Amino acid sequence: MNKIRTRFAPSPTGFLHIGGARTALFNWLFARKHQGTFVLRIEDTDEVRSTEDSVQAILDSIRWLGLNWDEGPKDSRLSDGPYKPYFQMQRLDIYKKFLDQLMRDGKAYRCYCSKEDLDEMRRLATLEKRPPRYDGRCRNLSEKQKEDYDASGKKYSIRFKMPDSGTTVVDDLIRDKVSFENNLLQDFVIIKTSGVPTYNFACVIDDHLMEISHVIRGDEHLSNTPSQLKLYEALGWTPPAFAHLSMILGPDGAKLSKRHGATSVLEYKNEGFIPGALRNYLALLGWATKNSQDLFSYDELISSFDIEGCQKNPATFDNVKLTWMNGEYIRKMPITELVKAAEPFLEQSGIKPASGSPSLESAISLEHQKYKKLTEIPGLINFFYKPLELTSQAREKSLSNPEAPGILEDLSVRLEKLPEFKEKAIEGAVRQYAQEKGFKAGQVFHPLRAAVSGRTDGPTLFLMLEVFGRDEVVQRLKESCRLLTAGKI
RNA sequence: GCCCCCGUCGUCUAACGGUUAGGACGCGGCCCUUUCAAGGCCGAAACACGAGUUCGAUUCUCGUCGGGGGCACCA
Repeated sequence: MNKIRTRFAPSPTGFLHIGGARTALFNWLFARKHQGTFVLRIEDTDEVRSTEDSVQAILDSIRWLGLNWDEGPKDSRLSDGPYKPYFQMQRLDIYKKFLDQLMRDGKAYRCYCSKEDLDEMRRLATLEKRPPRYDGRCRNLSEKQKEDYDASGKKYSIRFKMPDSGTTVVDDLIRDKVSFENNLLQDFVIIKTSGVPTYNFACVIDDHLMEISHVIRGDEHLSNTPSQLKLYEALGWTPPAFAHLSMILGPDGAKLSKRHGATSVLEYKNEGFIPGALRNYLALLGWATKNSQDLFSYDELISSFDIEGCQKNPATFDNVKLTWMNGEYIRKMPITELVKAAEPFLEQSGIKPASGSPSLESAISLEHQKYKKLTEIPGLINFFYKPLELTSQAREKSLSNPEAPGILEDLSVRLEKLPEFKEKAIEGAVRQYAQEKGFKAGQVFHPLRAAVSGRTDGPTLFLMLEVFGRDEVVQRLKESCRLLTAGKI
């Protein structure tokens, strides 16, 4: 059996977006599943729009998602392990070689048409309701004409000679056989006047040279495939297997784009999503198992993935489900890992435990089951790390009872004297107090929570008090009590 | 305009001629509970439409409608 080799080939003209990430993920999963090789190739042949920032953003995104690639140009292995990706602009001499071959075989030709010529051609075609397609006027220029053009310094591009008749069938792993009429295909440009190859040309050469066995890519490339197939044929190569993934749509059914909110992978990182959760969710966009499983462990996802489960119809991106899934992942994280993941977000909101204040670990673990995104953590634990501040809800709902000051006063005395300041002991003391005074549990619990945390919601009460520590609890009870009796609340 | 793809709950999807059309998110209810969550149970919610083929169509064929993609010296 031939070795499975896949690739992700983004063009560095912007950030890595959700659709690209999904394509990368599927290629990565397929390679991993079959113990194959996953290649990263930067298609930077758009000299105008490619940027170094985009390259960096794409690499950062892919690394963050954990989609490590296995190979790079010779001697490109960095000292710390990973390879550099392939860059097409560093392979121009390679493309040149195959261009020469096509020219020699008479399968490609120089085209001296200017941009204006082509625009005019398109304009007329549209006007006459013909397909806007290059008419092949430079196909059979005489040597004399070429010499004249060259002498006048006219620039040329190189076009590939497309057969005029017949059909080309794309045998797609997801869509089965899709056929295209050759006469609708055009003599497409393979080398721009700048001498740089176009996508369709460089892509074919690289996929062949890199021995890519499966080209898994977005649906938008399906219509490029017949042209590429003709190139494989002209070069005498066997094409790889193709699998065209359905698109990812926004909530309104249009192609997912910026106006639908976050589309860049790095934005999701900044919004507090976990790489594993995003991988898991993305995998479900256009792929499913026979039993519609939706939560997968790292290994499970790899072993379950297959092309057969890939969907033909487009999928709508659902932030709500992603968020739920992220919560699932957070809940499964060991607490130390969670604290580490939350660090950048805590730092951002200025949470830094002082000596004597609860550890981040104990504070965060109190509501481990509540976080759906890492960004929510600071807001849910910050009351441990800042001076007491009563929300209006706390004031109106939990502390408005005229009995409240007395209760808080009594509790501060009792808790101060409590031999062991642990969850169970605290609960015992508080319940006992309520019973002695003839209060219902809630009548005591609610003011207690509000007086100490300042809020009406929050972690389980007595564990929260334990985490706060006796001194802080007593002090806060007294403070609240003072505020209440002074009528400041 | 031309070419191509697609069409199951609101969303992601299972089903591969015969099912009470299943699961998940979300939504509603109940339970648990000191709050908010989490968890458990229950519920509402879909085969785009029309012709065929067939004893029988969500499933196969054709058409209609609807959505998407492509038609660059961008990838």
